[in-house]
Amino acid sequence: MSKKSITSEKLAKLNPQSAAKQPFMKTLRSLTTTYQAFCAYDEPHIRELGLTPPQFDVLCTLGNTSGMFMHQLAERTLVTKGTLTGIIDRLEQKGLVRREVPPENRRCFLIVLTPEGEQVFQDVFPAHISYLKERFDQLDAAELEQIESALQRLRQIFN
Amino acid sequence: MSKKSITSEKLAKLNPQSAAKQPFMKTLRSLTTTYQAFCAYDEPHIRELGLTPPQFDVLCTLGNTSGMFMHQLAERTLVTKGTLTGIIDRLEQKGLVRREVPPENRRCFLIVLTPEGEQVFQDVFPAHISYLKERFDQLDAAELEQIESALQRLRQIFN
DNA sequence: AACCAATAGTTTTAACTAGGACTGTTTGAT
DNA sequence: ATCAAACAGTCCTAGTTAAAACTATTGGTT
Repeated sequence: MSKKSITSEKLAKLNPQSAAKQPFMKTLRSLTTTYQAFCAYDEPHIRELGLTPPQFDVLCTLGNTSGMFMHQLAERTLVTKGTLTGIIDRLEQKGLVRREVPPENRRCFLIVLTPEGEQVFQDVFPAHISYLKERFDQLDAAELEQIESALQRLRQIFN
Repeated sequence: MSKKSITSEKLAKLNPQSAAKQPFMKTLRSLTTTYQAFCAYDEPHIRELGLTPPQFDVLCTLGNTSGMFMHQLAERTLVTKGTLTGIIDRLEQKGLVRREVPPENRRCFLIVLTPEGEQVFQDVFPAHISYLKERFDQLDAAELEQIESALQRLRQIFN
Protein backbone atom coordinates (compact mmCIF):
# COMPACT_ATOMS: atom_id res chain seq x y z
CA MET A 1 0.00 0.00 0.00
CA SER A 2 1.30 3.41 -0.98
CA LYS A 3 1.56 6.31 1.41
CA LYS A 4 -0.48 8.50 -0.91
CA SER A 5 -3.60 6.36 -0.83
CA ILE A 6 -3.46 5.87 2.91
CA THR A 7 -3.21 9.59 3.43
CA SER A 8 -6.14 10.52 1.25
CA GLU A 9 -8.26 7.74 2.65
CA LYS A 10 -7.48 8.87 6.16
CA LEU A 11 -8.43 12.42 5.31
CA ALA A 12 -11.85 11.35 4.18
CA LYS A 13 -12.37 9.05 7.13
CA LEU A 14 -11.07 11.14 10.02
CA ASN A 15 -13.46 11.04 12.93
CA PRO A 16 -13.34 13.60 15.75
CA GLN A 17 -11.47 11.27 18.09
CA SER A 18 -8.65 10.40 15.69
CA ALA A 19 -8.57 13.95 14.32
CA ALA A 20 -7.80 15.39 17.73
CA LYS A 21 -4.95 12.92 18.15
CA GLN A 22 -2.98 13.82 15.02
CA PRO A 23 0.68 14.24 16.03
CA PHE A 24 0.93 17.74 14.56
CA MET A 25 -1.85 18.98 16.85
CA LYS A 26 0.53 19.08 19.78
CA THR A 27 2.94 21.29 17.86
CA LEU A 28 0.10 23.51 16.73
CA ARG A 29 -1.12 23.92 20.29
CA SER A 30 2.41 24.92 21.25
CA LEU A 31 2.34 27.66 18.63
CA THR A 32 -0.93 29.11 19.84
CA THR A 33 -0.20 28.84 23.56
CA THR A 34 3.24 30.39 23.07
CA TYR A 35 1.80 33.27 21.07
CA GLN A 36 -0.92 33.73 23.70
CA ALA A 37 1.67 33.69 26.49
CA PHE A 38 3.57 36.41 24.68
CA CYS A 39 0.41 38.51 24.20
CA ALA A 40 -0.54 38.08 27.84
CA TYR A 41 2.85 39.55 28.77
CA ASP A 42 3.01 42.15 26.01
CA GLU A 43 -0.41 43.77 25.84
CA PRO A 44 -1.07 44.84 29.44
CA HIS A 45 2.20 46.79 29.42
CA ILE A 46 1.23 48.63 26.23
CA ARG A 47 -2.12 49.52 27.79
CA GLU A 48 -0.38 50.76 30.92
CA LEU A 49 1.58 53.08 28.67
CA GLY A 50 -1.74 54.57 27.54
CA LEU A 51 -2.07 52.95 24.12
CA THR A 52 -3.91 49.99 22.60
CA PRO A 53 -1.76 47.39 20.81
CA PRO A 54 -2.82 48.53 17.31
CA GLN A 55 -2.23 52.18 18.24
CA PHE A 56 1.22 51.25 19.56
CA ASP A 57 1.93 49.34 16.36
CA VAL A 58 1.03 52.35 14.20
CA LEU A 59 3.04 54.74 16.35
CA CYS A 60 6.15 52.53 16.13
CA THR A 61 5.75 52.10 12.39
CA LEU A 62 5.49 55.86 12.01
CA GLY A 63 8.49 56.58 14.27
CA ASN A 64 11.64 57.73 12.49
CA THR A 65 9.82 58.24 9.20
CA SER A 66 8.68 61.44 7.49
CA GLY A 67 5.12 60.08 7.37
CA MET A 68 3.26 57.34 5.54
CA PHE A 69 0.08 57.02 3.51
CA MET A 70 -2.88 55.09 4.88
CA HIS A 71 -2.44 52.26 2.41
CA GLN A 72 1.27 51.93 3.21
CA LEU A 73 0.55 51.95 6.92
CA ALA A 74 -2.19 49.34 6.48
CA GLU A 75 0.17 47.08 4.56
CA ARG A 76 2.91 47.39 7.18
CA THR A 77 0.73 46.85 10.21
CA LEU A 78 -1.29 44.05 8.57
CA VAL A 79 -4.70 45.59 9.17
CA THR A 80 -7.19 46.46 6.45
CA LYS A 81 -7.56 50.08 5.39
CA GLY A 82 -11.05 50.20 6.87
CA THR A 83 -9.75 49.13 10.26
CA LEU A 84 -6.90 51.61 10.03
CA THR A 85 -9.33 54.50 9.52
CA GLY A 86 -10.64 54.04 13.06
CA ILE A 87 -7.22 53.58 14.60
CA ILE A 88 -5.92 56.79 12.99
CA ASP A 89 -9.12 58.62 14.04
CA ARG A 90 -8.42 57.80 17.68
CA LEU A 91 -4.71 58.63 17.46
CA GLU A 92 -5.70 61.95 15.91
CA GLN A 93 -8.18 62.61 18.73
CA LYS A 94 -5.34 61.96 21.17
CA GLY A 95 -3.24 64.51 19.28
CA LEU A 96 -0.51 62.00 18.42
CA VAL A 97 -0.83 62.00 14.62
CA ARG A 98 -2.03 64.40 11.92
CA ARG A 99 -3.57 63.78 8.49
CA GLU A 100 -1.87 65.93 5.85
CA VAL A 101 -3.29 66.20 2.35
CA PRO A 102 -0.44 66.21 -0.18
CA PRO A 103 -1.21 68.73 -2.98
CA GLU A 104 -0.10 66.35 -5.71
CA ASN A 105 -2.62 63.63 -4.82
CA ARG A 106 -5.69 64.63 -2.89
CA ARG A 107 -6.87 61.03 -2.63
CA CYS A 108 -4.13 60.35 -0.09
CA PHE A 109 -3.46 61.33 3.46
CA LEU A 110 0.08 61.54 4.69
CA ILE A 111 -0.05 60.42 8.31
CA VAL A 112 2.65 62.09 10.39
CA LEU A 113 3.51 62.11 14.07
CA THR A 114 2.79 65.37 15.85
CA PRO A 115 5.49 66.64 18.24
CA GLU A 116 3.44 65.03 21.03
CA GLY A 117 3.31 61.79 19.05
CA GLU A 118 7.05 61.93 18.46
CA GLN A 119 7.60 62.40 22.19
CA VAL A 120 5.33 59.45 23.04
CA PHE A 121 7.22 57.31 20.51
CA GLN A 122 10.58 58.28 22.03
CA ASP A 123 9.32 57.40 25.50
CA VAL A 124 7.10 54.41 24.95
CA PHE A 125 8.89 52.38 22.30
CA PRO A 126 12.22 51.94 24.16
CA ALA A 127 10.37 51.40 27.43
CA HIS A 128 8.40 48.56 25.91
CA ILE A 129 11.40 46.94 24.24
CA SER A 130 13.16 47.04 27.60
CA TYR A 131 10.14 45.40 29.17
CA LEU A 132 10.34 42.58 26.60
CA LYS A 133 14.11 42.34 27.00
CA GLU A 134 13.66 41.49 30.68
CA ARG A 135 12.20 38.17 29.62
CA PHE A 136 14.20 37.53 26.48
CA ASP A 137 17.41 37.90 28.49
CA GLN A 138 16.66 34.38 29.72
CA LEU A 139 17.57 33.11 26.24
CA ASP A 140 21.16 33.02 25.00
CA ALA A 141 22.17 33.69 21.40
CA ALA A 142 22.16 30.01 20.46
CA GLU A 143 18.66 29.48 21.84
CA LEU A 144 17.35 32.56 20.04
CA GLU A 145 18.83 31.23 16.81
CA GLN A 146 17.39 27.77 17.34
CA ILE A 147 13.91 29.08 18.09
CA GLU A 148 13.98 31.40 15.14
CA SER A 149 14.93 28.69 12.67
CA ALA A 150 12.25 26.39 14.05
CA LEU A 151 9.69 29.15 13.57
CA GLN A 152 10.90 29.80 10.04
CA ARG A 153 10.53 26.12 9.22
CA LEU A 154 7.00 26.13 10.59
CA ARG A 155 6.08 29.31 8.72
CA GLN A 156 7.28 27.78 5.44
CA ILE A 157 4.52 25.20 5.37
CA PHE A 158 1.87 27.93 5.05
CA ASN A 159 3.48 29.64 2.05
CA MET B 1 17.52 55.91 45.12
CA SER B 2 17.22 52.30 46.12
CA LYS B 3 18.57 49.19 44.40
CA LYS B 4 19.77 50.41 41.09
CA SER B 5 20.83 47.31 39.27
CA ILE B 6 22.88 47.20 36.12
CA THR B 7 19.81 45.92 34.33
CA SER B 8 17.60 48.84 35.20
CA GLU B 9 20.26 51.35 34.14
CA LYS B 10 20.65 49.69 30.79
CA LEU B 11 16.90 49.62 30.40
CA ALA B 12 16.66 53.32 31.02
CA LYS B 13 19.24 54.15 28.36
CA LEU B 14 17.71 52.39 25.36
CA ASN B 15 16.95 54.78 22.51
CA PRO B 16 14.51 53.89 19.70
CA GLN B 17 17.29 53.04 17.25
CA SER B 18 19.15 50.62 19.50
CA ALA B 19 15.88 49.26 20.88
CA ALA B 20 14.73 48.14 17.44
CA LYS B 21 18.03 46.36 16.88
CA GLN B 22 17.95 44.10 19.93
CA PRO B 23 18.85 40.56 18.79
CA PHE B 24 15.70 39.05 20.29
CA MET B 25 13.50 41.24 18.11
CA LYS B 26 14.18 39.06 15.10
CA THR B 27 13.02 35.96 16.98
CA LEU B 28 9.96 37.79 18.22
CA ARG B 29 9.04 38.87 14.71
CA SER B 30 9.36 35.23 13.66
CA LEU B 31 6.83 34.27 16.32
CA THR B 32 4.28 36.84 15.21
CA THR B 33 4.69 36.29 11.47
CA THR B 34 4.47 32.52 11.90
CA TYR B 35 1.33 32.82 13.98
CA GLN B 36 -0.15 35.23 11.44
CA ALA B 37 0.74 32.86 8.59
CA PHE B 38 -1.07 30.09 10.42
CA CYS B 39 -4.15 32.27 11.02
CA ALA B 40 -4.20 33.36 7.38
CA TYR B 41 -4.39 29.69 6.42
CA ASP B 42 -6.68 28.58 9.24
CA GLU B 43 -9.40 31.20 9.52
CA PRO B 44 -10.77 31.44 5.97
CA HIS B 45 -11.44 27.70 6.00
CA ILE B 46 -13.38 27.93 9.26
CA ARG B 47 -15.47 30.75 7.82
CA GLU B 48 -16.13 28.71 4.68
CA LEU B 49 -17.52 26.03 6.97
CA GLY B 50 -20.04 28.59 8.25
CA LEU B 51 -18.51 29.45 11.61
CA THR B 52 -16.35 32.19 13.07
CA PRO B 53 -13.07 31.10 14.71
CA PRO B 54 -14.38 31.65 18.27
CA GLN B 55 -17.59 29.79 17.46
CA PHE B 56 -15.56 26.92 16.01
CA ASP B 57 -13.38 26.91 19.12
CA VAL B 58 -16.39 26.66 21.42
CA LEU B 59 -18.02 23.94 19.32
CA CYS B 60 -14.83 21.85 19.36
CA THR B 61 -14.38 22.33 23.10
CA LEU B 62 -17.96 21.22 23.65
CA GLY B 63 -17.68 18.21 21.35
CA ASN B 64 -17.55 14.81 23.09
CA THR B 65 -18.48 16.31 26.44
CA SER B 66 -21.76 16.22 28.34
CA GLY B 67 -21.78 20.02 28.50
CA MET B 68 -19.77 22.71 30.24
CA PHE B 69 -20.49 25.77 32.36
CA MET B 70 -19.82 29.24 30.97
CA HIS B 71 -16.88 29.82 33.27
CA GLN B 72 -15.30 26.46 32.35
CA LEU B 73 -15.79 27.18 28.68
CA ALA B 74 -14.33 30.65 29.07
CA GLU B 75 -11.28 29.24 30.81
CA ARG B 76 -10.73 26.60 28.14
CA THR B 77 -11.17 28.88 25.14
CA LEU B 78 -9.23 31.74 26.72
CA VAL B 79 -11.89 34.38 26.27
CA THR B 80 -13.44 36.39 29.08
CA LYS B 81 -16.88 35.40 30.32
CA GLY B 82 -18.34 38.65 28.99
CA THR B 83 -17.08 37.87 25.52
CA LEU B 84 -18.34 34.31 25.77
CA THR B 85 -21.89 35.49 26.50
CA GLY B 86 -22.12 36.93 22.98
CA ILE B 87 -20.52 33.92 21.31
CA ILE B 88 -22.96 31.54 23.03
CA ASP B 89 -25.87 33.87 22.15
CA ARG B 90 -25.02 33.56 18.46
CA LEU B 91 -24.45 29.81 18.61
CA GLU B 92 -27.83 29.52 20.34
CA GLN B 93 -29.47 31.62 17.59
CA LYS B 94 -27.98 29.22 15.05
CA GLY B 95 -29.50 26.34 17.02
CA LEU B 96 -26.13 24.68 17.69
CA VAL B 97 -26.05 24.95 21.51
CA ARG B 98 -28.57 25.18 24.36
CA ARG B 99 -28.37 26.81 27.81
CA GLU B 100 -29.60 24.45 30.53
CA VAL B 101 -30.14 25.63 34.12
CA PRO B 102 -28.99 22.91 36.54
CA PRO B 103 -31.43 22.68 39.48
CA GLU B 104 -28.64 22.39 42.04
CA ASN B 105 -27.06 25.72 41.14
CA ARG B 106 -29.21 28.33 39.46
CA ARG B 107 -26.29 30.71 39.01
CA CYS B 108 -24.88 28.46 36.27
CA PHE B 109 -25.76 27.56 32.72
CA LEU B 110 -24.76 24.19 31.39
CA ILE B 111 -23.97 24.75 27.72
CA VAL B 112 -24.67 21.64 25.64
CA LEU B 113 -24.58 20.87 21.94
CA THR B 114 -27.98 20.38 20.34
CA PRO B 115 -28.32 17.42 17.94
CA GLU B 116 -27.69 19.93 15.12
CA GLY B 117 -24.60 21.21 16.94
CA GLU B 118 -23.38 17.66 17.44
CA GLN B 119 -23.80 17.01 13.72
CA VAL B 120 -21.91 20.19 12.80
CA PHE B 121 -19.12 19.18 15.18
CA GLN B 122 -18.90 15.70 13.62
CA ASP B 123 -18.68 17.21 10.14
CA VAL B 124 -16.66 20.34 10.62
CA PHE B 125 -14.00 19.40 13.14
CA PRO B 126 -12.48 16.45 11.20
CA ALA B 127 -12.77 18.41 7.94
CA HIS B 128 -10.76 21.24 9.40
CA ILE B 129 -8.12 18.99 10.94
CA SER B 130 -7.69 17.33 7.56
CA TYR B 131 -7.30 20.77 6.01
CA LEU B 132 -4.50 21.56 8.48
CA LYS B 133 -2.93 18.14 8.01
CA GLU B 134 -2.43 18.91 4.30
CA ARG B 135 0.21 21.45 5.31
CA PHE B 136 1.62 19.77 8.39
CA ASP B 137 2.34 16.67 6.31
CA GLN B 138 5.33 18.65 5.03
CA LEU B 139 6.94 18.19 8.44
CA ASP B 140 8.32 14.86 9.59
CA ALA B 141 8.17 13.63 13.17
CA ALA B 142 11.64 14.92 14.04
CA GLU B 143 10.86 18.40 12.74
CA LEU B 144 7.56 18.51 14.62
CA GLU B 145 9.41 17.55 17.78
CA GLN B 146 12.13 20.14 17.22
CA ILE B 147 9.64 22.94 16.57
CA GLU B 148 7.59 21.98 19.58
CA SER B 149 10.52 22.01 21.97
CA ALA B 150 11.67 25.36 20.61
CA LEU B 151 8.19 26.77 21.21
CA GLN B 152 8.12 25.32 24.71
CA ARG B 153 11.44 26.98 25.49
CA LEU B 154 10.14 30.29 24.22
CA ARG B 155 6.89 29.98 26.16
CA GLN B 156 8.81 29.31 29.37
CA ILE B 157 10.24 32.83 29.48
CA PHE B 158 6.76 34.32 29.93
CA ASN B 159 5.82 32.14 32.89
C1' DA C 1 -13.34 67.02 -23.42
C1' DA C 2 -15.63 62.76 -21.96
C1' DC C 3 -15.39 58.49 -20.17
C1' DC C 4 -13.76 54.55 -17.80
C1' DA C 5 -10.91 52.03 -14.83
C1' DA C 6 -7.88 52.08 -11.06
C1' DT C 7 -6.77 53.98 -6.72
C1' DA C 8 -7.31 55.97 -1.79
C1' DG C 9 -10.04 56.37 2.05
C1' DT C 10 -14.45 56.20 4.55
C1' DT C 11 -18.65 54.06 5.99
C1' DT C 12 -21.44 50.22 7.20
C1' DT C 13 -22.34 45.82 9.21
C1' DA C 14 -21.61 41.96 12.02
C1' DA C 15 -18.64 39.86 15.11
C1' DC C 16 -15.08 39.68 18.66
C1' DT C 17 -12.41 41.64 22.58
C1' DA C 18 -11.39 43.04 27.59
C1' DG C 19 -12.61 45.31 31.75
C1' DG C 20 -15.63 46.78 34.93
C1' DA C 21 -20.20 47.55 36.75
C1' DC C 22 -24.25 45.13 37.74
C1' DT C 23 -27.88 41.33 39.12
C1' DG C 24 -28.88 37.30 41.19
C1' DT C 25 -27.40 32.96 43.77
C1' DT C 26 -24.85 30.37 47.01
C1' DT C 27 -21.88 29.63 50.85
C1' DG C 28 -19.78 30.58 55.14
C1' DA C 29 -19.43 32.98 59.48
C1' DT C 30 -21.24 35.02 63.30
C1' DA D 1 -31.20 33.81 60.95
C1' DT D 2 -28.69 37.32 59.05
C1' DC D 3 -25.12 39.29 56.73
C1' DA D 4 -21.07 39.42 53.99
C1' DA D 5 -18.19 37.52 50.66
C1' DA D 6 -17.58 34.76 46.76
C1' DC D 7 -19.33 33.24 42.64
C1' DA D 8 -21.85 32.97 37.84
C1' DG D 9 -23.33 35.24 34.27
C1' DT D 10 -25.00 39.52 31.77
C1' DC D 11 -24.65 44.29 30.34
C1' DC D 12 -22.13 48.35 29.00
C1' DT D 13 -18.37 50.85 26.92
C1' DA D 14 -14.67 51.52 23.96
C1' DG D 15 -11.83 49.57 20.68
C1' DT D 16 -10.47 46.21 16.98
C1' DT D 17 -11.45 43.34 13.01
C1' DA D 18 -12.63 42.09 7.97
C1' DA D 19 -15.48 42.49 3.98
C1' DA D 20 -18.09 44.94 1.02
C1' DA D 21 -20.37 49.04 -0.54
C1' DC D 22 -19.55 53.72 -1.24
C1' DT D 23 -17.31 58.57 -2.44
C1' DA D 24 -13.87 61.11 -4.44
C1' DT D 25 -9.71 61.61 -7.16
C1' DT D 26 -6.54 60.46 -10.72
C1' DG D 27 -4.79 58.69 -15.03
C1' DG D 28 -5.31 56.83 -19.47
C1' DT D 29 -8.01 56.35 -23.77
C1' DT D 30 -10.68 57.84 -27.22
